[in-house]
Amino acid sequence: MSVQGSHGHSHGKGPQSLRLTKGAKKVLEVLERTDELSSAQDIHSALRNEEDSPPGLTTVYRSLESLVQLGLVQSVDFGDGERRYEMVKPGEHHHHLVCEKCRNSVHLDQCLVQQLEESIQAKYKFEVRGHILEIFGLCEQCQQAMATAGKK
Amino acid sequence: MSVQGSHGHSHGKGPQSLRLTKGAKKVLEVLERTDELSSAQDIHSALRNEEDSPPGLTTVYRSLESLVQLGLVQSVDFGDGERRYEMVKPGEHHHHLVCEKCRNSVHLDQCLVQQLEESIQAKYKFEVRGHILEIFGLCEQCQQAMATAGKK
DNA sequence: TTAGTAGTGAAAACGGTTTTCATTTGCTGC
DNA sequence: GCAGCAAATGAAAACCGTTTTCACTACTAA
Ligand SMILES: [Mn+2]
Ligand SMILES: [Mn+2]
Ligand SMILES: [Zn+2]
Ligand SMILES: [Zn+2]
Repeated sequence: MSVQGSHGHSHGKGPQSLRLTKGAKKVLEVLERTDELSSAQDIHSALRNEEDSPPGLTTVYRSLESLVQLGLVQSVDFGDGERRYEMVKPGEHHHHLVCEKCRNSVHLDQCLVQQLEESIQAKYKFEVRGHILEIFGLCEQCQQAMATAGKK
Repeated sequence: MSVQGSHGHSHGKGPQSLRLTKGAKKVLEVLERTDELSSAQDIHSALRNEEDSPPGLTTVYRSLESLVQLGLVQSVDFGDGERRYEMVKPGEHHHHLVCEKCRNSVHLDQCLVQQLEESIQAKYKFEVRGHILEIFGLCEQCQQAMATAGKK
């Protein structure tokens, strides 16, 4: 659970439908065929380039909301104000190593926080329900590139 | 990280001066006297309530930027679109357990990621430079409150 | 004083996201 | 087929934290 609702300021409103609407299916299709993280707008413009009557941006957002609730998609927060999405194994989640230079990211295979939940629960009596964790730095290639060129 | 002297030239754009300007000092004062995380606007309105000529919101943002660069303040991202700030021991940082109900947060005393850096570096050849980590859930009080009342 | 530089703030711009609301779709039972 | 209804949709507007712009003020050095 890469937690936490959308862009803050909206307490109102209830969830979305938890069905795969027509729009949601199209959104899912886009996510199905990329390993990369995609923003809502990425998805929207991908659809505009291939569908004859693509869903509007609003529908993309709504679809993503349901897909996340269904556990088919996770939303990832790099703290840059743009939320990104990707398919996950149903109900699972993972975190990333994000290269600050080339912006590629490694999908970690296990959650580093889950293993800590127990001890957090024990030590702080805190019931963990979700978390944000993303790690930034330089991938191997970029380290080398910067070593040969002048540091940056 | 470019440092800079009292009167420098380096401009470029982005970063701010790394001096404690008048405005930055006021911002720091506000942060000094609370354990809570404060948003830029929190700080701004605190200053408006006590200063006769308080710094503008723009200056608050700029001050926070320098204070963060100086390592005196950390910015914390809960993924809700509003960045929060708090004083830290110079150069250090920490993470939080954030109660989703009462919104209070526990300041963790050690960083869970730093201890993993070495193994990440070894396994992925990834040079860790930073990370986001915040944990959400229910604090002890809120767990009890919800146990007595109807679940939520 | 006189430059030149750094700091400031009001207002406007920005940009991702959410709301609004009128319209369209997809059903249900006739 | 045809009402009648609820869910889904999308264009446009609103939202809101943050950043940019730009004119102005306060310092500082000579
Ligand atoms: Mn991933
Ligand atoms: Mn803290
Ligand atoms: Zn995790
Ligand atoms: Zn840390």
